[in-house]
Amino acid sequence: MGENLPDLKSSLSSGVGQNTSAQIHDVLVGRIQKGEIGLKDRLVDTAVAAEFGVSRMPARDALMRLAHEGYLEPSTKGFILPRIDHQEILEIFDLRRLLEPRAAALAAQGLSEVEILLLDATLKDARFAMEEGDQENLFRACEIFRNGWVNAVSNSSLRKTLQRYMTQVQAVRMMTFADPENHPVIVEGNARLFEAFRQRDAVAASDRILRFVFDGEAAYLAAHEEAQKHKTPTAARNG
Amino acid sequence: MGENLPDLKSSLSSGVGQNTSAQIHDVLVGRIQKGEIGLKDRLVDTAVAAEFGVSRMPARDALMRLAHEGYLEPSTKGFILPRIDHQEILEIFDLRRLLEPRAAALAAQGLSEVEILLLDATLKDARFAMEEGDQENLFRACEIFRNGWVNAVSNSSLRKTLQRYMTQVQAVRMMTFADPENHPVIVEGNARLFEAFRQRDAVAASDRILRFVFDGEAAYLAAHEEAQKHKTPTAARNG
DNA sequence: ATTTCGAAAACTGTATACGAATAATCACCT
DNA sequence: AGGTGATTATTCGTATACAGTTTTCGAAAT
Repeated sequence: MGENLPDLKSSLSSGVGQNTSAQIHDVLVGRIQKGEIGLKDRLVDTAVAAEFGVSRMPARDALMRLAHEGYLEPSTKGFILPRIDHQEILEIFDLRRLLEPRAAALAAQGLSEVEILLLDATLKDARFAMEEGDQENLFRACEIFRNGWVNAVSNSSLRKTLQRYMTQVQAVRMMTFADPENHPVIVEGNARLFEAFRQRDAVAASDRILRFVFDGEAAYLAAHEEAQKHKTPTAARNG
Repeated sequence: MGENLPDLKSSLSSGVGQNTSAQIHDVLVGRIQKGEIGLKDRLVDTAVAAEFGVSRMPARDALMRLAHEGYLEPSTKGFILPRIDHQEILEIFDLRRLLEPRAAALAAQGLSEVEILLLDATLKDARFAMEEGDQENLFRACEIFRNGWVNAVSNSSLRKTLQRYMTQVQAVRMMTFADPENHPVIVEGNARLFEAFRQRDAVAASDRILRFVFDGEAAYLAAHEEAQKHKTPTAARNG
């Protein structure tokens, strides 16, 4: 059939069995997580509907659902990415310190053998991407690694909570990934976490993810400091 | 105009300034929380729309939003109350133990003087309702109390996370509230928590909410055991 | 009496349309 | 030239309509 259409139905063709709203929702989630939606973009139901070749209603449903899930924020004119400020990022690190140690402990007990092998492979991908200086693939590999163990968390409520602010985590990660100096810290942190998973050591997994979150916060703060230093001269003129 | 209509617009007249979807949503939340929706009831958008005298769309929006918030569950025929899985309830108690101690600590530091006074008044309401045997008002007072301190949690990400599974918490609460024997435990638990808030004692608040969650879990497990005991004989004939 | 097949009813998802509210633009006045 | 008011355009909420799907009820046949 018409696989050569721009991306009207082709984007939706992947989600067979779902209704249009859900398919649009999933496509938009993917775009948000991939960073394809700019901070200035305004998602309007009519525009989304036109892009996917459907009426306003499915687009509207998808956007409202995304807003309710925290992926988007309703504004007076269309939906926009929720504003993540410095304070909120620190709050999320706080939340991660509360949740992720337990989550990693559960994952250490819940990961199947094949999942362990997949994590191992993903970790090798990450290491390879780092050595190649391939930042995008490193980012992707880390994302897959994280999704891999989070999906093995047996407490589904906890798992869903982790997944919910994953997008904010991604945003912060993008900042820290920008500095290649952080890459070894990230890869080694994941490697140590993986070792704990492989040995089924829930305690070690708990400790190491906590350490990993602290390291991530330190890296973020350093990046933030650096960004502030560069921004201050231009921002100084405005009282 | 037609203020004498059955309860089409009269139910909605309370929520001035909101759109119809939000008003219907709020009314239905109230009904669910009051237990006016039976486990066998199926909420269909056309019926809801007819009752409120509006078209399907606002009703549909409200129902979908309720479903997404966890108040309802979509089924093949209308929306129904979500069946609360025993496993999931235990998971949520786990999550609460992770999050609420920190949240209570932050609330102890963040509550304003007037908010403290409001909590005090609410606690008195709860105590009065308990003495009167007024289960509905006791339930409401406890809900207001909890909302009161949760709203004072300075970490907004943590606060939103707590609010997100508040509905499941409510469902479990409804089970434990059903046994009047639990009422003193609940009220005293809140009172101890309030004392910590009033004294700005973050450590005590942390400890007491943790104790409170454990007590709640114990009460739930007892109620669950009791329910199972009664259900087993009738279920025995099948399978 | 039970089962099976079919028709009618109900429900969901989507399309289209219309009115109201709000933001943006432009013209006009000072 | 800058501010102010009016007009236009965009967007949202809601209404109505239609098609596809599922369910339920009833009738007929075994």
